[in-house]
Amino acid sequence: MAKISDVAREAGVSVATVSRALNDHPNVNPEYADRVRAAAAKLGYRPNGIARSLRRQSSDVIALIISDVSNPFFTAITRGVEDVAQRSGYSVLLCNADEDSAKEATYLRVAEQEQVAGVILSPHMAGSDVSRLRGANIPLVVIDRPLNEPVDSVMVHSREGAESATNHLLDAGWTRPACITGPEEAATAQERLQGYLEAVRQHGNLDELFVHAPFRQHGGARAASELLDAEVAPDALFVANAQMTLGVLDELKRRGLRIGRDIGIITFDDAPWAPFISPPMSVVAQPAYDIGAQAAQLLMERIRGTAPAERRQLTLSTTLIVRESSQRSWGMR
Amino acid sequence: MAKISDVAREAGVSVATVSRALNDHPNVNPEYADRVRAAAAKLGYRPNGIARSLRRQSSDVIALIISDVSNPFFTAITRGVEDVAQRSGYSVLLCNADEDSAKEATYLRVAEQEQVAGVILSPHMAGSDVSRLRGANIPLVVIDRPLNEPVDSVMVHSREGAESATNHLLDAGWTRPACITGPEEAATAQERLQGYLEAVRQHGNLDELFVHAPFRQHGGARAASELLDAEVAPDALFVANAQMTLGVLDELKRRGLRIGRDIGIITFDDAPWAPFISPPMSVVAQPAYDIGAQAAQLLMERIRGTAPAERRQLTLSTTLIVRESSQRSWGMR
DNA sequence: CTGAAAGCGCTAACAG
DNA sequence: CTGTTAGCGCTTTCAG
Repeated sequence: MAKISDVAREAGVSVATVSRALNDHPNVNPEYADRVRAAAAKLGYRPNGIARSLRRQSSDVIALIISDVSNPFFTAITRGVEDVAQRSGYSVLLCNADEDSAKEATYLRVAEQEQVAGVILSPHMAGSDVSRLRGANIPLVVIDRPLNEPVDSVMVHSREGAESATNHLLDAGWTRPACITGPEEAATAQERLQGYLEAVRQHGNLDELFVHAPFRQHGGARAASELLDAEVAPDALFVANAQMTLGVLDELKRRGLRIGRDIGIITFDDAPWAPFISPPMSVVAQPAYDIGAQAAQLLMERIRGTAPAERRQLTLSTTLIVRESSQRSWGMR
Repeated sequence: MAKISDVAREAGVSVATVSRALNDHPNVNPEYADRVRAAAAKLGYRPNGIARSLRRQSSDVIALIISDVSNPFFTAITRGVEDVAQRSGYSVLLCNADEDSAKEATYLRVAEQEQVAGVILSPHMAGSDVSRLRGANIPLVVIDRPLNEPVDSVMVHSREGAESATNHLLDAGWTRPACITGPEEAATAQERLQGYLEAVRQHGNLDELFVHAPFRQHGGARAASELLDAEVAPDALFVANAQMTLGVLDELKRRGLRIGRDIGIITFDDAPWAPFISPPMSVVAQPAYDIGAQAAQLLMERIRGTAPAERRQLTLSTTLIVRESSQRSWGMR
């Protein structure tokens, strides 16, 4: 690999001039600059990012650490992050924490050791340890799930979304809605459960039916199974994410339960497949792309130092999309 | 951030000894080693990965550059890669080339500049330029789509899969199968089309109906629309990936065409939602997790230098999973 | 077995 | 405006 000194020799100037020319510094003789560029092109020179980062104490990549790469919600966020980061000249390195604190810690360490310019994280737990990032002075913005400490963040009004979903189920005529939510340590799981509980309580004398499970397909299947086996089984389900819903669908199918007749269902997240299952799935859509875009925007401002000192917390709203899975087909009973 | 010299001072030894102790070098006084570890822990020392990489001329992260992060096929591959990389002590940085040669080139450059230990790439085109990687001596293994030059690779028998899918459609009684495939520059698109064509030709006097479109939801929708608007419309569809299929479903719905009655359909890739749409989708499943795991395995061997000199090309097989979308419901016509 | 010292490739003072 | 030079933090000869 050609290095900067090779280019300097080829162009007949000093390494400093090469560095300045290639980094578009204001005061450099245009003729030299041309010679440098020509020499660099001829040798196929590429700056060594490692050396540059070591010297500058920062790089032009950011890390996006998400909870689950196979969840469409997070990949939609990814696109939002990428679009704005790219526009600012940053590359984004995606890290899949896989709903696992240990992996998350590993990637946080990698981010620190690789001196990324900033990180966007959906923390596995509110207690996730980001102290090293602070220590290394790496800007952080948190998405989807809150952290115990003050930090820039982009969240969504999960509780409200859950409440409106549950109310919608009740309005549609279902009488025993249950909630399948994520693990207890996940704040989003708690909020969505809270939304459900509030709706149910406001309605008066309704059982509070809910179960916690991993935010995964198998989690949804297990939870549905548990609920359906109970003495007082629900006649409608509010599911806290799309991955779980796939598992729920599996379980419903296994039991021969017909959605819209035997059971109603509505889920968080407007997965790409939601309109195409049978019957089409009603959902509480999160503005995933925007979450990513806004988070990246905040991060860019922090990196550039143009952000105000105080922490900024954005909270975006969900939108209820009623399709058919949550409707009750009276005539067909 | 504490640096190695701080630890050295704290432990009362030289930086060289700290380095050796922390990197488990064979010959270091156990007592010193303990003191070093204690000092490191006390100061919360973390080695600076950048500096280490600069000196060692390599790091312990690998880059996985995929074509589309929102395609479940690629996220499944990701899990395979992560599992084996992690087992070998490597972290994987995921890069979303987004079916875009420019973005791919950017990430290839980042990989080079960041001196990753190796890269796994699903090339956007056979002509993707990986010469800089070679120049920088960074091992590469290619997945899903071939490259013009010789390189370690893990592919799948796309042509055979496509052929069996098309034959299955024909066996099921459909008489005018068409193929919706990816863009012409994508080798996988070509292979799947070839498989379709072969099946159709073997069958004798059948029209060859196909259209190229982007490997995306909107691409599938557009292609379906085009095919369905033709004078000789198909009565069955073989679609080259799951993303496109979502678009096809959309278009079919818009036109009120009933799958299994008005039209048959089978797709590449066993997306998580495939069993749950109506009717359940027949698919040609690719061993995505294995592709990732095998590729990572090859890469690890190259990185360690334990791989044989010659290039290794693995080609995995698909499996046909017949559900209902490809079956013809005679009785219901 | 340990320490001193030489860089890895680059950028940023600083001096000219 | 340009060149010389001192590091960024770490690993690894090379002496001792």
